Amino acid sequence: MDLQNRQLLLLGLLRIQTMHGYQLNQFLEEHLDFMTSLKPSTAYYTLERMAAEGLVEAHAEQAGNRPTRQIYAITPAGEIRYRELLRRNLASYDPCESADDIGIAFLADLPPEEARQLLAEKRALIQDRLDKILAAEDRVDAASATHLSLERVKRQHQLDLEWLSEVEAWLERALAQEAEPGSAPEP
Amino acid sequence: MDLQNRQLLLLGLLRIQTMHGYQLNQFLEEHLDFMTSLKPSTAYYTLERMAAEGLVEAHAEQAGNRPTRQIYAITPAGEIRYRELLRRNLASYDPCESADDIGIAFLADLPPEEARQLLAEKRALIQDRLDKILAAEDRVDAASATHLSLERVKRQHQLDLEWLSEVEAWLERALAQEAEPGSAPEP
DNA sequence: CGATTCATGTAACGGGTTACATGATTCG
DNA sequence: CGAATCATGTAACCCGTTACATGAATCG
Repeated sequence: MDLQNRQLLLLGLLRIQTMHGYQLNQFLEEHLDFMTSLKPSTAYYTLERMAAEGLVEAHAEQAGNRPTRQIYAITPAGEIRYRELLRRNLASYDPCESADDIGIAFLADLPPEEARQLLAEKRALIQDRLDKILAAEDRVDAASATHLSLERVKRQHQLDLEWLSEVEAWLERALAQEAEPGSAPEP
Repeated sequence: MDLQNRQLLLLGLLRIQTMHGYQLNQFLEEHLDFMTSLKPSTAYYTLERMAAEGLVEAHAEQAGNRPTRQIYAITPAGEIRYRELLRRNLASYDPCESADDIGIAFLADLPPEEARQLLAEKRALIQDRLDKILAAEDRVDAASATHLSLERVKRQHQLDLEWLSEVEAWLERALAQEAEPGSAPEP
């Protein structure tokens, strides 16, 4: 995720409610883990940057004897920036290329039996994530826009599983053809 | 795309045929444009690195009065590395998060009418890419593993289009509700 | 003749991740 | 009491992209 979308995300969350960095990171990990991989350090850094740009305002707060924390609030300039970033995001399309494509393109370079086992591992990983997404789905208001995003991610995983089945079918055919000479062709 | 997958990709191509950098870049742009966004400079750099590691061997060649070019060939060490990388790739899953999800999650923050227009732009971009992918599909041997990768990318785009339709439907509902007070809820 | 293609690089930049540091606090 | 949580940062590092440079060759 690039700087712009990190800013969009953080501004969007701060628009709902002022928060401190830790709180934001918690929220990200709890509710948006499957949509973004924004790391705590990066979030803190982005918040500082935005504070320097005047997009957010920080004010220190002490709760009991806990470490001082910076409460961030979006500024009017931040609101404007937020709109800009949101418009840009909605009007664009990021193709989001998968590393999986590269491996599969060279699938014929491994013995089919070995390939099958490796793909089984991949399948398990996808299934695992999908299960977590399905669980998360229950915790999101079905009428909210966030639900739409989650829905996309869910379908993405379902698609990958379906597609993987076809890859496996392709492998089966390759395995069957192994009996007779003449192996699978290349790019 | 990270270093490992770049290496996997380049090694896989060099395994088929020895090539010079420019030739590789041409091939990438012509045949694998939709699957990877490996830039020329990065490809050259990766090749040098792999040469230093002994994964590939370069030897200079002069064709006519053209600039000298480095022909790269995969080495036995490279073959071993290739297998490793391929295994790792096949057994793993990279979730490939989309920036689109972030924007959509905040969809309710824009006037529905404006959002609709922006999403129309997004749709056009996806459709455009899909058309190019469909055209590219005809040029790929349907029995090859590369075809499987392309198939995934194609479905990815189709999914995004379908999903976008649902987002639009959601917007229509929001627009309809605009008449009566009570706006769309937030994450 | 001017523009594009061939073919390779380099230098600089910003960007993001990892790993680590800190220090108090609450929980088991 | 030791471990995890709260809360924030920093420093180092690699990494990838952009932009630019070069210089001959061919195409229109």
